[in-house]
Amino acid sequence: MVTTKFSIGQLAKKARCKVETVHYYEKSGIMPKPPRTEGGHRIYSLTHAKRLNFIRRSRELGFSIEQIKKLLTLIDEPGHHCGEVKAMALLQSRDIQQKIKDLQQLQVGLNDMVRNCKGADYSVEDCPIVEALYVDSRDGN
Amino acid sequence: MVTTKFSIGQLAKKARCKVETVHYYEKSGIMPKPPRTEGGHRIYSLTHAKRLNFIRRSRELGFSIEQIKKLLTLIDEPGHHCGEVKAMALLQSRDIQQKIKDLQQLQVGLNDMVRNCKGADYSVEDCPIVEALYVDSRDGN
DNA sequence: ATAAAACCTGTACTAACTATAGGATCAAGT
DNA sequence: ACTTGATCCTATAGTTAGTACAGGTTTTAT
Repeated sequence: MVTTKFSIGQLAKKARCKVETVHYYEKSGIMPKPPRTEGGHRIYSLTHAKRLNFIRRSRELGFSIEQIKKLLTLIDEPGHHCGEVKAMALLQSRDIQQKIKDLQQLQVGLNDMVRNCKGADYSVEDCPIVEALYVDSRDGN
Repeated sequence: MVTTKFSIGQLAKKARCKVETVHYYEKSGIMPKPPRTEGGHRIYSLTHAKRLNFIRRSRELGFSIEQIKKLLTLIDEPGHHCGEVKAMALLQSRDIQQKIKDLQQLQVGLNDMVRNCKGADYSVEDCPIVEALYVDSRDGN
């Protein structure tokens, strides 16, 4: 049986992140403190690689470090159920849906402004975009 | 003629932000240093209120402080053209469009995971969401 | 053996605020 | 005029998820 070992640099490369990021995850408590060489260098194994993959993929999907911490607890501790994980994923999905909506609202606002602007050589004083920015969208002042 | 004066608290309230935020904008250089009372309290006028409105509205629309700094330069300095403002607004719009796309991608990923999960009382070890998170989306490992 | 590459720790930086501490000033009521 | 409570002042630290050093040690390759 081959127990593959990695240096932190190799591990980071596999996960497409930086060495400092792995340090950061260790400090954050989502990556365990691995064994060390005589000289103090970290030694990682496949378990670590899998865990780092999990973290990176979760980050890509927009989970925060704190959320990942919870997800990993669900995984690490025995007796947890799939439903708990699903619930977190659903919350996350809703959260992202809301962000999308918010951004689409921004888009509408910006595009309206841009549409009304002739651009060209008008002075900034007469720019409808600048006008629009001075006005508070929520009240009549 | 009535030259209305505000305390920083009143100004902040009008713009629906906190006093500390106004301090921060002053330090950032996008709000000017206003005159002070004998005792050192800041005194604002309508011009400041308008400028703060501009900043808050721009922030709502996703402009960064640096971008707002540029916008305000275009306004403050004479001789600038509407087209420059329009160009920035367009860039910003494209940026937001990209963010929306990215988030929609996340949504797809998350929803796929959630759909495959029966939830309920399955152990976490058999959870397809957890499985999916362990796998790197970009390679065949 | 030597030199280059990778690693170590610790600190500081990023963005856009928010929060706190400890003290000064202001406005209103008596 | 005096007191009190609200507001204000400055300065500093914390937030998120890393990134970027500096200065030194260890490992690896020649």
